[in-house]
Amino acid sequence: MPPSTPGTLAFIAADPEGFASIELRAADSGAALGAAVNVTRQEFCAAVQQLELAHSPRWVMLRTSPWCELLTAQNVYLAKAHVLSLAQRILHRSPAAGALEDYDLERAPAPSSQPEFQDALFSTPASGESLDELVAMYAAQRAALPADPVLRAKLQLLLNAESIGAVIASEMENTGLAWDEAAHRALLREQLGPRVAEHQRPAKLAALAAAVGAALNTPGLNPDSPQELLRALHRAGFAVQSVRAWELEAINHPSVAKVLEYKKLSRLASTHGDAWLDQWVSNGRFHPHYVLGTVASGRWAASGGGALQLPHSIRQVVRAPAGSTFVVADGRQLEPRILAAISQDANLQKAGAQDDLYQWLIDAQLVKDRRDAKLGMLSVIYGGSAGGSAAVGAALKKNFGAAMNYVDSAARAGERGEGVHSFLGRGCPPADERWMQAQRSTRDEASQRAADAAARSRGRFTRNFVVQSTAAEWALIWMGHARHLIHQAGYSQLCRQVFFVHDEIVFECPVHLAEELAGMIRAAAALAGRTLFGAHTVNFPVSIAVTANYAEAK
DNA sequence: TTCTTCACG
DNA sequence: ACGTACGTGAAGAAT
Repeated sequence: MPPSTPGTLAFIAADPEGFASIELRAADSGAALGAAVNVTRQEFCAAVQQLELAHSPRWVMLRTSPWCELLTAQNVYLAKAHVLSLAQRILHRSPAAGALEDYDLERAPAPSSQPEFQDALFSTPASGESLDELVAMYAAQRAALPADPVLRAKLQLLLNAESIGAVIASEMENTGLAWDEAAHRALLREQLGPRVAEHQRPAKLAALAAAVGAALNTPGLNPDSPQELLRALHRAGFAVQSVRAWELEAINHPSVAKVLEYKKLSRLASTHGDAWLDQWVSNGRFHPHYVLGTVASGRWAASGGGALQLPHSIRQVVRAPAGSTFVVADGRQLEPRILAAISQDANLQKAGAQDDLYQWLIDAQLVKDRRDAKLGMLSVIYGGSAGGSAAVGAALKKNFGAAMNYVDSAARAGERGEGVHSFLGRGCPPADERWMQAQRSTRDEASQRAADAAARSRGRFTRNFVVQSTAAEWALIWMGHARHLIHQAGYSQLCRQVFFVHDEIVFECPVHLAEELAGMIRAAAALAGRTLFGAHTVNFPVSIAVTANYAEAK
């Protein structure tokens, strides 16, 4: 990500008469640099392109839509952005930021991303998106930034990273993820049988349902009904608490195996069946919709198509077109490294200097194997103490005292109803009214217990928040740096980011550029660590797989 | 509308 | 000393 220098701002607002109004302003004084330019939809991309080349301004917009999808389609690259709606949410919740007038973002409903509605949309001028309103909102946001130079720089970095993240999300939505629809249909035919009408059971699934009914002596059983299935299992002599797969897996019996087989196939049919393909895959590409600014920790969500829960079993149909390949990169052991950086725990930082943090824990004889290393770290970061993870966690707690104190004090703050924040200053949501009420009503033992449980629950949330939210910031900055390096190398059109899941990025590029791209991704990861934590940060290695088939990564 | 289950990190 | 694994979205059943 380029450093934020006082330069030029370019506001993009809706023009009620035509399409868009663009106005340049000086970033330091806020003074307008010439009159606003009104452009038609046809002129828009060329106008933005020309200003980008001449000034490389920070593009200020209420939200990326509808601007970025048009720009992406025309391959117009924006280096810097400030997305007001996202900045508003961050500033509103950040403990470092000053008071900010509540701006009613619902006044200007988000334009539909459905292409068929866009023409209708563009003929109706959007309200609440005038240049004046955007300029005022931007000024208010600047005024809300803290005076302290360190806090200010951090929050500014977060706003820039979040904004460029939104641009990347828009680019990914437009590009889509290469999806072999024919292979997917073939897989459905093989496992489910011929296609049937929606909400009907395909032949092989129906046969399996009947087999489950027969095995449990309950003809006509609907295995999709947890109640029916649980009763049938009990009658057949299986003393299970629920019908959850992990509980059934403990039982070694052919009847139960049939149930598990049904569950697996039923899931494929309902979540990634023919209807899913019809709705989400077009022209060989899966186009999910990424949602920023809703998850408290700053992680992204996706609505539609369940993009962030893509099962490993279906990834075999994610295939790069001929001549292209995927470069799949993920931040190795990201959360423990983040914890080492934010807690300044010397011992954990020593572990974090290694490319394989878990191996270091094994070599130091703190844990016996990788599974325990991972389990122990999760226990520390999530606040777990149940079962086996407690013992493993205890070994780590002894050796990483400063890291433990860091997450423990975050947990204590949460239990007291206080807020915590990420490294860059993203604040966690305040304790809600019901929670506060529960803390006060402790007259009898039962309500006291309930209040304590709620407090501990919130403590686990804030304990995790400080790590997860900072990890999300690292990932955002990693992506931003990668995009910038790719652009600098002149590969923006050739190497495209096509997928993102929390700590993993998938790029698609021509086969001959894969190694070079991998180098840029590694460099971006190292830069992200330094951007966040300075020159003496822990190591942030990434593991990279080059493959034309997503299922073969990892 | 809420609950249960299961997919992902 | 004690106690609790964190965060999401989607589908279908249950209410």
